[in-house]
Amino acid sequence: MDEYIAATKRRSERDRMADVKTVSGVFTGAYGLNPVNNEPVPIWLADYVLAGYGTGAVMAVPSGDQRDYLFAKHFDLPIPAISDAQKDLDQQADPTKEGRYINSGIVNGLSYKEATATLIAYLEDKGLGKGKVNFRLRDAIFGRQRYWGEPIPIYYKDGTAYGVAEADLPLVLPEIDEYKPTETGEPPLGRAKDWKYKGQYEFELSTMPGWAGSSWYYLRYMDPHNADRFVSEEAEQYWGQVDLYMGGAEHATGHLLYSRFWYMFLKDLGLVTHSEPFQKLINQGMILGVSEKIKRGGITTSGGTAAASANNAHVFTKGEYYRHVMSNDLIIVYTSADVQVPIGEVGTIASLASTIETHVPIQFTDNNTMNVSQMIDYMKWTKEERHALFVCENGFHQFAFSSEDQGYHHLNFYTVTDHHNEHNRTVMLGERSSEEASPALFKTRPEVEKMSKSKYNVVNPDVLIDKFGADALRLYEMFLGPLEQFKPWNTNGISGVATFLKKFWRLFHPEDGALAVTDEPASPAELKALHRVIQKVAQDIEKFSFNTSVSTFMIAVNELTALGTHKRAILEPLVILLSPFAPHLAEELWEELGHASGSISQAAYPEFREEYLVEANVTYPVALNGKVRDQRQFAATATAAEIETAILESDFLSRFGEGKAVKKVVVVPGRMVNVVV
RNA sequence: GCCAGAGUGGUGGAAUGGUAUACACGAGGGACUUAAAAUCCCUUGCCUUCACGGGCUUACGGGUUCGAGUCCCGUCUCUGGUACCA
Repeated sequence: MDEYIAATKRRSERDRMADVKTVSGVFTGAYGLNPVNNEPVPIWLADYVLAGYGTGAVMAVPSGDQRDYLFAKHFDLPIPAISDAQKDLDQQADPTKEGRYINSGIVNGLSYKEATATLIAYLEDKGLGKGKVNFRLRDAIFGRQRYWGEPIPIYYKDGTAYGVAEADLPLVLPEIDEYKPTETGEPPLGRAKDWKYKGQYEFELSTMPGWAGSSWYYLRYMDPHNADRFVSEEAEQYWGQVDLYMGGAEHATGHLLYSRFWYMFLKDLGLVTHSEPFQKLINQGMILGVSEKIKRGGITTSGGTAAASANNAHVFTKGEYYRHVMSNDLIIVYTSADVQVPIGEVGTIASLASTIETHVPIQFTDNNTMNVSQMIDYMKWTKEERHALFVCENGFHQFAFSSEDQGYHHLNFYTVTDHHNEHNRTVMLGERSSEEASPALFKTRPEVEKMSKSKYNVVNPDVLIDKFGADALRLYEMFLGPLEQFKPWNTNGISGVATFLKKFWRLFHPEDGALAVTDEPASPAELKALHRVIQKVAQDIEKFSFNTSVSTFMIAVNELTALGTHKRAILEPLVILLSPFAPHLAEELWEELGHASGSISQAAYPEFREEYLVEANVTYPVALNGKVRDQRQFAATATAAEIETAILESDFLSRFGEGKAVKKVVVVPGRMVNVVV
């Protein structure tokens, strides 16, 4: 044992983690007693168990853990199955948590979860142990090697760190001459002159990260001028929790986590009173980019031995009276995303070159395709200055690079007519296409990824704002879908909301651009359209369901356009409703409507009046056994019994009833009717 | 593995247990125009039928219910979080 320990000590933890093949260990000669069934368990020393795991002896489960398995095999220890779902135990360990326990005493027949609970209860019952949940904070390095950030109140005395005395807090950032590291590589705080604790001890030179301060600042907002405490008890009681915390994915795991941690710490100190800092959390989704990818490879057409000639291939193009070998050493071959490339198979395009996938900047593509001029733009951008082939389904485009004018020239499209082997090289024969031969589309492969400069899929909002306006962009972001979902950006769709805004504008300015809003009283149909919006938008805002609000506005504007509405009684409330969604447009219209002073954001919110939505008649879908067969109109005031009678007396049963006896009629007033036969 | 969330047309998506596919994009057809832009109209889940119509469809399989995208059980897949966890 001593020998083994000495040998193991010589190896670092890193060595032992990396070395998974060598199994070593030694039996101590001792046994532990299993507290549940009192069976003796042999105790071994092994070096694959790392000190960081657990605090005492570590149980081995050779059938469930591969390291334990190898260990047991090596020393010929028993490998009992513990679950009826384990498979191939003669080959390897099976860590499944499925199935029911076997060979396991009191937990036999139980699932993993049941067994856990049973064992904890048993051990607690016998006074042998206690159940405990361990919480863990995410590992994070708290110190930052930069200037801006709260200095960490730690000083060093004889190489040991001490906390600054409470009376000496707060520690204030010292002035420095430049916000850069020192020449010796210390953080910027190392530049501060005479910055020492009590004039003699070095301070910690890193500062706190951004979320140190931002993990509690919301509390300070409750009582910003209080010089005695970060927030008074009264202010804390008055404001309570933050109503809504909205942040992205990074915030959720970083900032939010620390905010909660710090809040609970403050609660333990008795300084705040709620269990959580935030009442509601919304994790807004990220808008993703759509990248465009193509396959790219290179081939050589000349150049000595087969081995030196990359990928062992040649390209020839064949004209009517001649054979043309492209003369450049290297040709770049781009392959359309829809062309299959089984690498290495002789006689296919693929055998020309092994390919990699590469991003094409999205501005060189259009609906996942590239045309000839976009191909040229792309090649100018890559600056490879080589001849190039763009292979699509029925052939390939040939481009020549001219070093004279540094330009790319589209020579021809070649229909692929043949592939064969020639001098041990794969040869692709192309026929110069006739005028009317149409090349297949050169496709790019779209893929949804994070927007990133390196993926060339970034959509710049400035460009969209220039083209469609800030309101359209804002509205479209809302319209894309639920706030919390990740979704790909698709610029095409923005035209829909832009059209909607134009239509909205035209309700106010129908003909020649002049405001033409009338003071006529509104019709019932117009009032209904308006009040449906008031009701729906109010409900949607409560649910943060902005996409459905935008739809509701679209429906209303389509209806009002059809009705030819230009009435103030409808449009003025409508523009107030729209103002949080399209603020610029709304402010503009508000002013035009005669509210020269004051913002629309101060206007009274329109009041919902149910009575405008009430209809005299309701059209009921009438279903037979749940399947809708007909529509029938009834007065809105009709009772369920009246409707049932009317349906049974009508021709509904003779038309759809298939001669069967009626078992039941379900009438949901205002909704639908279901006849059960 | 565990925890959480999701799966509906070509696409983004809608739907208090009550007419699934609203709204929008895209696509197709048409009007206006010398032309384009802009605008407007029609069609557009799938299968079947000349048509009228009929059948099918919310990842898959069951269940509850007069009625299920929605509730319950199981399966699969995807996404995120987490763990070299014995």
